[in-house]
Amino acid sequence: MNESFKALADPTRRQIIRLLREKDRSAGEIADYFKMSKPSISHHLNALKHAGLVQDERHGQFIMYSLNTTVLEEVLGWLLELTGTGKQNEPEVHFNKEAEEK
Amino acid sequence: MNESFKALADPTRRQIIRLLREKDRSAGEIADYFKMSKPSISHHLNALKHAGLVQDERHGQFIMYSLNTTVLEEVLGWLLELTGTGKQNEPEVHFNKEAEEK
DNA sequence: TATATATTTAGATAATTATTTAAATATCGA
DNA sequence: TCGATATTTAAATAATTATCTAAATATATA
Repeated sequence: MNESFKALADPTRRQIIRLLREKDRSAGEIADYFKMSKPSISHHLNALKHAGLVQDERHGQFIMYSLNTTVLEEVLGWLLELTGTGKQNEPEVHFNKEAEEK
Repeated sequence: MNESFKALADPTRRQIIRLLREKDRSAGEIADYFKMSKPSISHHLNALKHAGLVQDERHGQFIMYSLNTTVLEEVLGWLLELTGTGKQNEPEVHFNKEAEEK
């Protein structure tokens, strides 16, 4: 969850996500949309993959990336819980100084 | 928008948001929930404020913080656009190498 | 098999962000 | 007005992240 939020915190990575929403694309095809070097894009793709936001699969020479909307929906869920209709003063948040977010 | 995502990328700041969802709280009250120093919490509160996610208002000695759900809903909107039902291959994303995210 | 293409990994550096202690500012209440 | 409380700002440092070039790996194809 923390990884997802961190991955979404970068504008390049958010643009990559939008590109992948349209269709699956190879690493090089993605890189062509940016002025950044290919290794940098590779690094961003890795961050997205590590967060579970995208998946990759080799097809011959190419490595195709695709979006994993499941994780995006988890993030969405977290936000909905906050803005969420109704439950305005309902579910108490309980954590102590040691507590970590799941 | 970028500021919002960056603000949400930190677990301490997300916990602060959850605390403020319950009710408005003073800076000190918020700081008591964490083992971090007060200046650090002040810094995080500033990041949230800068992103427009929270507002502050002085009440005598205390400075009360409250949640601004409007900005959270904008973030929510961004995510909904991606996971969004229906419009699967509809709105083309068009940006060039110079383009900045609004 | 040698060469070209696609992509990642390594290593270095620059930039950003988080954190702390100490000091400054503001308000309250005796 | 003075001392206590609440909070922020400043300055320094540590930790993390982003970026680049060069090198390594994997696959395709002539």
